[in-house]
Amino acid sequence: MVTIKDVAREAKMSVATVSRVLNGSGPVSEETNRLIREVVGRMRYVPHSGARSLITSKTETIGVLLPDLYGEFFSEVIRGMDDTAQRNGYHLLISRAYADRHGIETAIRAMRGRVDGVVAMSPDLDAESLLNLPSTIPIVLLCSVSRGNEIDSITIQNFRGAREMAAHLISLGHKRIAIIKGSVRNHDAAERLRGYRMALRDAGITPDPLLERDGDFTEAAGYSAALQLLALKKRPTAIFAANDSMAIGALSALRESGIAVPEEMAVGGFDDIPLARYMDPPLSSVHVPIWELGAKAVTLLLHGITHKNDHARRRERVSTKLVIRRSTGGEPAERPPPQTLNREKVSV
Amino acid sequence: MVTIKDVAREAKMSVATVSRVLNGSGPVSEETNRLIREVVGRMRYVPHSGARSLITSKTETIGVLLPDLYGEFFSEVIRGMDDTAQRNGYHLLISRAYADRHGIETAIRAMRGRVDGVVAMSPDLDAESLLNLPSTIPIVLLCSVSRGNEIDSITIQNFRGAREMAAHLISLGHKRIAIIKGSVRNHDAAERLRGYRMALRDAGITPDPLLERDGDFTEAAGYSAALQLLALKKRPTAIFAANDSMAIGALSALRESGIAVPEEMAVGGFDDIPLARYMDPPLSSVHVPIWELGAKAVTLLLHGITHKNDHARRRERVSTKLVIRRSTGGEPAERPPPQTLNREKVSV
DNA sequence: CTGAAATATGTAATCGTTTACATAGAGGGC
DNA sequence: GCCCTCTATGTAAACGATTACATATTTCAG
Repeated sequence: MVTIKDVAREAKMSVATVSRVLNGSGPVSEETNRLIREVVGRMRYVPHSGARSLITSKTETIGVLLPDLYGEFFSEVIRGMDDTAQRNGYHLLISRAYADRHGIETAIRAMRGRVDGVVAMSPDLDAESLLNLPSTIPIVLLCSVSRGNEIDSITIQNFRGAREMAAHLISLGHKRIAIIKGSVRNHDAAERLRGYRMALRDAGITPDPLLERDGDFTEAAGYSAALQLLALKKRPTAIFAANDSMAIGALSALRESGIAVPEEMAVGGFDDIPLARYMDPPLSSVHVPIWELGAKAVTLLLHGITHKNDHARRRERVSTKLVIRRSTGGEPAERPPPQTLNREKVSV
Repeated sequence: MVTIKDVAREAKMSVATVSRVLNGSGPVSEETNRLIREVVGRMRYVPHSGARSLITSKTETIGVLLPDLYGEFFSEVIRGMDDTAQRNGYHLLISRAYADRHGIETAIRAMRGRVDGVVAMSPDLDAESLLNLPSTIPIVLLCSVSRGNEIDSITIQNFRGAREMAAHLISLGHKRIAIIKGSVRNHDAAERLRGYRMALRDAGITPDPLLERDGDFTEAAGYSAALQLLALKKRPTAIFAANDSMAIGALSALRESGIAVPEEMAVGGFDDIPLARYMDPPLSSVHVPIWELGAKAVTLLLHGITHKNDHARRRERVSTKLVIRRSTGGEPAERPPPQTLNREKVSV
């Protein structure tokens, strides 16, 4: 591999001069500039970023710690991060880790010397214990908050979104509204449940434990939870699934059971994944701006990096938006439009 | 930040000894071993991997270059890579890049000194020109091949899978079978088209250009292509979409047009994303083992890294499997089972 | 014409590790 | 008692860049 020394030797200059040309630091004559660039091009020299970051103590890389994530959420949040990172000259070092405290700590150690900061997604509820991480590098928590204010965080407006969806169902006249919950110990899931309950109370309805079914965010969970709800003596008239995947599973179960949606059972989801509008019937959902979630996390982190982690901590929140389609019987705001999305999708 | 020197000073030993304890290289007395580990723990010392990789010239990181990818494919291929990488003590440096030659070259340079090898996904057809990359580090091409044998590659059995799906439709008695094509210049798309045509020829059917509609792998494209097909004077009786997203868009269009699936129109997809079985009717598709795709790419790359890029090049291929569900009218092999998938999905 | 300032370049220390080589003491075979 | 081998440790040279400081040359005000 050709190093800066090789270039210097070939150009009959010192390494310092070569470095100055390449970084535009310090003064260089026009002639030297040309000469060195020519040699660099000819020899195909590329600076060794590892060596560079050792002396500058900047890696221009940000670490991303994620739990096991599936589908659209994963790809979109990473897209948001990568777009923002690249725009600022940063790379992404991605690692999946157990969402618990130990897993995250281990992963963060393993990243020492490789990254300038870390975005950690740890929806697990005891992410709170992260607050006393022995870390001097900036950290941003995604989809969870830490007790105290020691760590920057960015979350989804789960509470508000869920409350709106439940309120929407109530406004359509539903009294018995079931919820298919998300994973236990998951922060988003807990907040969505809270929003659902709050909406019921707002309307003077007492939450019925029988109508709160367990789920784990998978289609299969939505499918079986819906069957259980149908088996109840006093069936609900509406189902709010804590995410779209479960809502889709539920739709499938209702279809097989010959239940008409939304006439006999209204169904609402959360996330508004692209597929939601292509369901039968098109699925009402709570839109989550996932790209922004990733983008903001990186922006927040870069801020921390710039200020050497010596900045006022922030807690941001991306806002959700209720999207009404046919599955709740609301007025369809949109139909699958033949609009040409400009996503050049590759395979999938 | 505490360095190895600090540890050495505190333990009243030389840095060499500390290094030896930490790496288990060279002999150390049991007593020294204990002492140093105690100090390391107490001072919370973590080796600086940047510095380490400078001298060892191993970064234990592999670079991943991806085009804009969406949904399940993206998350699953990365999961396959990360699982395999972690099992071998490697990290993933992920970057999205334009799929063309220039974009990939730039991205690869930017990774010099950060990674030991690169997995590049470049489904764009002129990935072929990559073959003379000025690179000395190992590279594995994902979902594309380079002319000549200079680069390892791993691809999907697109041709075989598409041919099987088309043959399946033919076996059900269909004569006029349309295809909704994938993105132009996309390698997977081209191969799937080739497989479709081959199956028709095998059955003595002449491919009809009118039945080959453009698409770009999005739901919206599938939706509008289906509408166009319905508007033909001589409608097809079956549609083969080059991926599931387009098949789902097509299903949606057919539903709105009051066309019964599969009675009036059979529909088949490609990829077999998890949602396929939850569609109405459940979607027949060609299953692609995406996780394996990522896993094998990394395995291949690690092989190249171990052998310092001085190994026989390989072209591997992951095999597809036809999955028949109701949308083609075939015998449903499975129904949405309440099986508890052990994917702890987080939010989505 | 002189000396200060500006410009262009080189020298060498430094970042935090690993590791080849050197050193020193202990053990043991003869 | 000698020499060889082991074991345990230290010294210092890398790795490939950046950069403070030194030096040499040019420019130019007074």
